[in-house]
Amino acid sequence: MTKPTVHDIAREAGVSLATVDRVINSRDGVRGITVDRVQGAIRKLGYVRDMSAANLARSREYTFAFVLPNNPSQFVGTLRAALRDVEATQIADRTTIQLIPAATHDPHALVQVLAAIDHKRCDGVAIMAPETPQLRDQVARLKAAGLAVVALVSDQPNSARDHFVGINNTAAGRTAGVLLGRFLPQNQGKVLVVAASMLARDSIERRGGFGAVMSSDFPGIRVLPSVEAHDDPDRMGRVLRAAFAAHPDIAGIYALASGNQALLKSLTDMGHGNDLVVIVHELTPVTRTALQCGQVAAVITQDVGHLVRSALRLLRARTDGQDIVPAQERIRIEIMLRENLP
Amino acid sequence: MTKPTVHDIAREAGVSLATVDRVINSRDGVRGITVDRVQGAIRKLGYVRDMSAANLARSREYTFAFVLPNNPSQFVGTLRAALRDVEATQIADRTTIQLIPAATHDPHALVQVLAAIDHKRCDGVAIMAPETPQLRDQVARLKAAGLAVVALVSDQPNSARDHFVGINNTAAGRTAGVLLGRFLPQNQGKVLVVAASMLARDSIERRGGFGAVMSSDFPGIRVLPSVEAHDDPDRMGRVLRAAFAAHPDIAGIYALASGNQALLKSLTDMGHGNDLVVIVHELTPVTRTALQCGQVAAVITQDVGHLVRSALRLLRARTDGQDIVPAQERIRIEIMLRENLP
DNA sequence: TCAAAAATGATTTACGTACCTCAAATTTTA
DNA sequence: TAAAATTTGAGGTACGTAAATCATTTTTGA
Repeated sequence: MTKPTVHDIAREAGVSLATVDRVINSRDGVRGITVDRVQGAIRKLGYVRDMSAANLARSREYTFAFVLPNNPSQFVGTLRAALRDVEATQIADRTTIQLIPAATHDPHALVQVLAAIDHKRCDGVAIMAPETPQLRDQVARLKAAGLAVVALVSDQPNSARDHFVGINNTAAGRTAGVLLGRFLPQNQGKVLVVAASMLARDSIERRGGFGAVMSSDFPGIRVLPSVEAHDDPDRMGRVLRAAFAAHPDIAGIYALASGNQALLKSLTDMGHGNDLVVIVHELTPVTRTALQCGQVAAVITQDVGHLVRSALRLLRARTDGQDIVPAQERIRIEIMLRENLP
Repeated sequence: MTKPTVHDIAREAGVSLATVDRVINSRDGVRGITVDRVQGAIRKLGYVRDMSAANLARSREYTFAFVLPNNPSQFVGTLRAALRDVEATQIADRTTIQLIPAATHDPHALVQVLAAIDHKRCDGVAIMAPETPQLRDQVARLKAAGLAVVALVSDQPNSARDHFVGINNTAAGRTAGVLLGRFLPQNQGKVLVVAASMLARDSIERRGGFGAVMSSDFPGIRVLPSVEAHDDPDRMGRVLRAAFAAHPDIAGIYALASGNQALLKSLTDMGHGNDLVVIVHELTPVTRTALQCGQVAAVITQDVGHLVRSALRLLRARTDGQDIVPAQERIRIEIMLRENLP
């Protein structure tokens, strides 16, 4: 009744342990007829390879680098925390994680950081950065050097990256749109879209999804031209004041990406407490507090734990040449209200 | 640069391998001062035990039973599917899962099923069933026999169960309430609450949270007395027709638990397409379709994959006498709209 | 201070798989 | 049919830890 081992397979198939090993690890030097016999025994006994024992015997060590923005964004902070957490889990078994902060908005600096990665020691890289021609070329070089590469949070679809790990940002924008539209009294009013910068692909896609839903489902809502603050708190205050001066009747705000701290502080300073319907992205200490006190109506977020675990699984599968379960790697778009905060 | 092993710890601490083993596995027969020295070496070298090697050496096998309702509920179906999926994962490494269908609504039958579990062979049980005095006593007997016991989906707080794996159902009811309230035009109208039966603890708690939010945040909404269908499709049609006859102006529906298929079919039959704001629980093929076609506005759900993985982690930790990371075991209340369907 | 008790060391086997070497058997080719 | 090539067998070591035995050292108590 105990689980069958390679020994059982060998006995059942009437071959030696070495031959079973050759078949299981698809080494050559085995006749087709013998391969069939062994695989028949494997099926008959319901053998499943003990992966922990296999990895132990292989004593394979993985090293992956995570290149994250070096700015003080709280979202990146939660990502870093998730990476630290996962190091204690069995997910990160036999893998070491290198956390590399980089000026991801500066293509030149980013390329330098990526070029400095030791191809001998590192098996793969996860990159969270906006797509640029320079990055695209560098990703191609990393791939050529045999590294696995995944894009994190923001996709680089035109690069040679192996996978994208993150949410469908168009759908996330649509989700924000539906919520904002339905939360606005009478489903109408003016809505301001606030962006850190419209360069990153995720912001563009969110804006697209949001706009599409607004124009198709909410004719009574007027989406004002997006304002950008470039992660500058002072600038955030100025553009907001200008927007409210031009449109005192703004009823809702959709913040596309980071910079929520400055946004929320400016709103408070301007005397806007809970009279606006505000929807932001990414659950962080700041947005959580704002959600709890009612200043923010909803937070669209992604589980950073899932992000890093999925990235690790994909990087490992790629370096081992194994295939993946796509359904397992789909990151969910989560909607957080005050009532369902974890 | 390679990861430290027990040998490195022994050398660093100037003790033998046996002593390191005694400290790591907290066996007795080691002086306090020596324990400190070994633990100092562990900290200094940053040693983390290789759990796969440890489990391999221990050759420990876990057997856990999952007792689930035997009714044809789609939610239970997704749970079963999640259990099958997890068997292929490293989460279920060295553990065999016994799936036991039972008439969980019949205390007598349920107790018989639980009593039939072989205490020698089984290390723990996950139970999804309403709380009854009979079940409470049987849980106590299981605990006395040394089994780990967790309550799944619906809690049994007055029993001796070790943990509850599932969402905070009061919070889930609150979440449903806020969404329904904000989605209703002008935040007002009549709302019908539909339950399979008000016996299960999860239904009661959801109803409580829902009602609390309604009375505190939405004075314009009138919550009609709950109707029960007891998982009977015909009865569902009858109670719905009666409710709509008495209140033709019902604007929203909140379905507390299972029986969504009958509910949605009855609504369609009565000519109610997308004119109502309908909020239901648990993402299943039926509710997914209803969400996609707009018949349902939102689905409050929990990730069944997380449920079973958490249950397995908790059962294993309990049988090993290890402690857990409570934050990791908190199941999230997920809000699904058409736009963020996975 | 000596015997008893407690602590520690040294060593071994085991877990299930990977991977290596070398010899032997079998098949294929000339 | 002999030589060459291929396939298979047998056996070993290794991975990092658990767990056991037994010998030896250190500590404790009277």
